[in-house]
Amino acid sequence: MASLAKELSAAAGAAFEAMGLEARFGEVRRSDKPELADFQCNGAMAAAKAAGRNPREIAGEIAAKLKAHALVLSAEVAGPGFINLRVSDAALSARAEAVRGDAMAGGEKAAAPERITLDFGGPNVAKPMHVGHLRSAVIGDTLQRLLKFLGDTVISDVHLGDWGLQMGHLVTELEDEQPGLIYFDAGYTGPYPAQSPVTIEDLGRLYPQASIKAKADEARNERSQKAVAEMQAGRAGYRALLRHFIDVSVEALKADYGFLNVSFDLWKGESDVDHLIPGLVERFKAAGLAEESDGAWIVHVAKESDKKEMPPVMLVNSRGGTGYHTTDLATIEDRMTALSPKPERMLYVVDQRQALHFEQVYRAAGLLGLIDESRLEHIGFGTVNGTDGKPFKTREGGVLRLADLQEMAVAEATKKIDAAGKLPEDMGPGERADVARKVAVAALRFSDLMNTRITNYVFDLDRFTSFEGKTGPYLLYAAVRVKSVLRKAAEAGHQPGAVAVTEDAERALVLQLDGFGAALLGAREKRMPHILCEHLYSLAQAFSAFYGALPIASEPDAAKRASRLALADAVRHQLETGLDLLGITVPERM
RNA sequence: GACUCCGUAGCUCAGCUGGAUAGAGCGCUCGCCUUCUAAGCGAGUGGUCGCAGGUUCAAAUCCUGCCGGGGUCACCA
Repeated sequence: MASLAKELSAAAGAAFEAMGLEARFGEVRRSDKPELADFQCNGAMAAAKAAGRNPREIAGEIAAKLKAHALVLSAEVAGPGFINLRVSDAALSARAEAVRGDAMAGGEKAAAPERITLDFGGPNVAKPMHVGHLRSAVIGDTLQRLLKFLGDTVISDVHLGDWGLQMGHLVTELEDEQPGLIYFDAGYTGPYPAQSPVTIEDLGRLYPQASIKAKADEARNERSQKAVAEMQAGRAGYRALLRHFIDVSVEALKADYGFLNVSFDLWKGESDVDHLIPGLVERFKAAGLAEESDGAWIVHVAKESDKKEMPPVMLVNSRGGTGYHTTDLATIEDRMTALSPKPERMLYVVDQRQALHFEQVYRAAGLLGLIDESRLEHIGFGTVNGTDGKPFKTREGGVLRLADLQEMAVAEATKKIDAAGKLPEDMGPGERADVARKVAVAALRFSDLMNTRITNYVFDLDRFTSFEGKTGPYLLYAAVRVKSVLRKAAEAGHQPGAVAVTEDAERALVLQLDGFGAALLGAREKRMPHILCEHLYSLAQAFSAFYGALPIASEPDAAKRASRLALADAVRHQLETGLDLLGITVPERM
C-alpha cells in the first residue's frame, strides 16, 4: 500500500487529466492547516492560470471527483482554490497497519535506482582525523545508508589521501631517525618485513616534525619532493614503507569511523590509481586536450557560457609531478573500469570549498569521455564553526582531533546521564557506558545531519547532548520509551492487534507516519539528510503527544489497547528504521 | 574584482520548483506525575522574513539592484 498522500495525488492527478489538464497539478500533501484538513491540493490555481479558467470552478470539479474516492471522507474548496481533504478513520487505520508490517516501515523504493559510487571521508594517511572530517563522514555515511535502503546500488570509498608530499615527508623523516632500516637501502630488492617499523603514534610525530622543517628549509623540502618522485617511479623500499604507513593508518581510521558507525565498502586511496596516471596523461595529450603552459601540462575546461573565470586543470606540473586534479581523474577512470557493475553516477561528499576543484575535474573527465560530466555530483557541505562563527578550534587555538571530540561527547553524555539519574537501578556499568556511547553518537550525528548540508553550523556540545529539544538524545529517549511501553505490555500479556483510529492524537500520529516515504525520497533527491531528521523529530513529537494524551498499555478496553499498542509498534518500527539510516542505534533501556 | 553560499523570533535553525493567520528548538511565563520512562506533555510569550524596486489574483519563496557576512579563484592536497 502506497502512502495516503501518494494515493490521493494519483487520484487528484487522474481527475485533472480527465479535465484535459496536467496530472502534476494533482500533487497532494499534508495540510499545513490541521484544523481544516488532513491533506491539501493547491494545483487548481496553477492549473487555472495555465488553462485560463476560474480556479474555484476547477477546484470544485476536482473535489467532487475526489469525494467518491474510497480513502476520502470530505473534500472542500477553500479560499481562492485550495482543495482540503479529510481521510476516513478506516483509511488511517489501514495505513498504520501497513506501516507496522512493512519491511521499509512505510518508505518506498526510488522510482529509478542507480548504480552509484559514493566518495566521502577523504582522511589523510599519517595525519589524525580532526573535526573537519566529521561532516563528510556523517553525511556520506547517511547518504550511503539512505540510498542503499531506497534501492540504489552503492559502492562507498574512503578515498585516502595517501599520495603526495606528505608521504615524502614521512619517508625522509623516518630515514633521519632510523637510517639503518632496510627500506632505505636502494640496492636491496626484498622481501621486506611484514611488521611495520612505525606505529600510528610514530606517524603522528614524524609528519608534523618534517612539515615544520620543510617550511623553514627549502633543501629539506626538496628532499621530500625527491622522495615522492622516487616513490612514484617505483622505488621498492619506499613503496613498502608506504604500504606500512597506509596499513597502520587505516587501522586507526577504522577506530575513529567505527565510533561514529561509519563504514566503507572500499578503502582505496590515491596511491591505488597512480599506475593509471601515465596512460591518462597520454590520452589527454593524444586527444589534443592537453597543452603545455609555463612548463606544465594543463587542460582548458572553460566554456563559452561561463560567467566566471575557470582556471585550467593542472594535469602535470612544471616539475613533472601530478597533483590531486590528476589523481581524481585517474580515480574516475579506475572506478569506471575496475568496478562491477559499472557506476552510472559518482557522488563526492566533500567540503563546499572544493566546489571549483570538482567542477574542473568533472569537465575534464567529460572532455576525455571517462563519464558524462552530468553524472558527477559534488555534495558540498559547510564548515563546523565555533561560537565565534569561525571554523572550530580548541581552546588553545589548534585543530580539534576527532578522537578528542568523541571523548568530549562521551564525557558530556555521561555527565548529563548521571545528573539526571534516570537510568534503571539494576543497570550495570557496562550497559551504562554503552548507553553513554550511544547517546554521544546520536548527539554528534543528529546535530550534524539536522542542519542543512550546505550551510555552516555552530558546534555547541552542551546543546547537542541535551535531552531537551531537537536533539539526538531526545529522539533516543522517545524511541526507548516506545520500546519500554511495548515491553511492559508484552510482559503483562498484552499484544498489539487491529488498528482502529478514532482520537485526534491517533489521527495526527498516523498522518505523520504517512510522510516517511516522501521524506526519504526528498532526502535522496536533494542529497539532504536533514529532511529525514525533520520527519523523525516530528514523529517523535507526535508520539510523545499521543503518549501524553491517551493510555496505551494501561488502556482498560482490550480492543483499544491492542490498537494503540499496534500504533506504538508502528512508530517504533519507523523510528528505529529511520534512526538506523542516520547511523543512530537505539538502546533497549535508558 | 569575478563567481558562489548565506542574511527569517533574544539565540540556533527549518520553510525557498509562489499559495491560506511565516514554523521548530532553546530561553522566558503558567499548568500537568496515587496509570504505561515528567530526559515528557499542554498553553502562552516572541518576527518590518537584510534593504529597495519589479513580476503576479497571490512573494520569505521568482527577477533586478544595493547593503552586510562566509568561501573560492592553475603547479599544497
